[in-house]
Amino acid sequence: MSTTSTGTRPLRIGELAELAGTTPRTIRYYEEIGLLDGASEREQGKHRVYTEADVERVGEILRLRDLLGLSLEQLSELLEAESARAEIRREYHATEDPKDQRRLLDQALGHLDRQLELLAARRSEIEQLQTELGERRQLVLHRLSELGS
Amino acid sequence: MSTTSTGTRPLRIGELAELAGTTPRTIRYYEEIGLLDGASEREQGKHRVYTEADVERVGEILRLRDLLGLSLEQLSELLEAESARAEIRREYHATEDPKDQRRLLDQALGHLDRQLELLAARRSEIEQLQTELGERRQLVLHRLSELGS
DNA sequence: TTGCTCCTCACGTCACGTGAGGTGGC
DNA sequence: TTGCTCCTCACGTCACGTGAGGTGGC
Repeated sequence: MSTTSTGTRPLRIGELAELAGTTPRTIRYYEEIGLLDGASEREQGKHRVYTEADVERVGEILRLRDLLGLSLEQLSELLEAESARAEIRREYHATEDPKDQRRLLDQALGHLDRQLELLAARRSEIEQLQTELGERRQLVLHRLSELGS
Repeated sequence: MSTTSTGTRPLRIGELAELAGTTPRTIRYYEEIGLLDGASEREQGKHRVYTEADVERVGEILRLRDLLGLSLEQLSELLEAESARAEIRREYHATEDPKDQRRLLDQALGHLDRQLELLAARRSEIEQLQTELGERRQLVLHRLSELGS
């Protein structure tokens, strides 16, 4: 049980990469261009250390990259505001000021809606191509049936 | 009417690019790596000439590139057999040998099914992410409603 | 202590973008 | 004939891949 469980044990770059479905090089590159926070306060030459939250973060970046066809700069803009929000949330969550809470929730809603919009557009492109190829398939099947058995 | 109609008039690279939704550079690059037939028997330095069929071909390449996330080499393999088939079809279409016709139709069916499979996989990934983000959206809406108006 | 994974350069690659300088065709 | 689009190098860029040589930590 303890062999497969990741628990809350800190992760090294190779483990993060494997869990998220990519390579160490990609993780380092994302850190280099600022998409990922450079594993904080690390001394030159020392190993990078990550958490489960980073697995989620990287996983989301990869999914959006693959499914939305955005450049990493566009993706960065999309996620930047969102992670800023996550930080603010940690600060303000305890303060219980309903005005702040409402503002944060509204922002979250906006980000989710933007991503959902992009996904819907992508999906409709795919569906269009599916119908097109499906029609061609029907035609081929029809011609085959005309040839008899 | 004759100003907007492309009719069957030959196209130059800029027109092909615009109609297909890309750039001349991309067209030249695809020719360079063999994805597109080098506009045949062109003398060094002379302009490339295309037809409406090329608009379809390039359009399909671009759609598959954007929607399937394949490398151009993988895409090339996917399309190579298909265009070989198209050529064979032109040769054999008149011969009316039902054995050949059945073979060609079977091949066409195979290619279409492979593409449809890839599209279905992509679509289900997108749908998964849509549900995930949709659930988060619901949660945010719920929290907003708890804050009252 | 050994062996694995990690580290930092740094060059290579894929899929084009972007000029530079010159020629083709309505 | 003028002006636009085209031509061919060829270097630049983005998102990493791939060693080379060396150090960190269970």
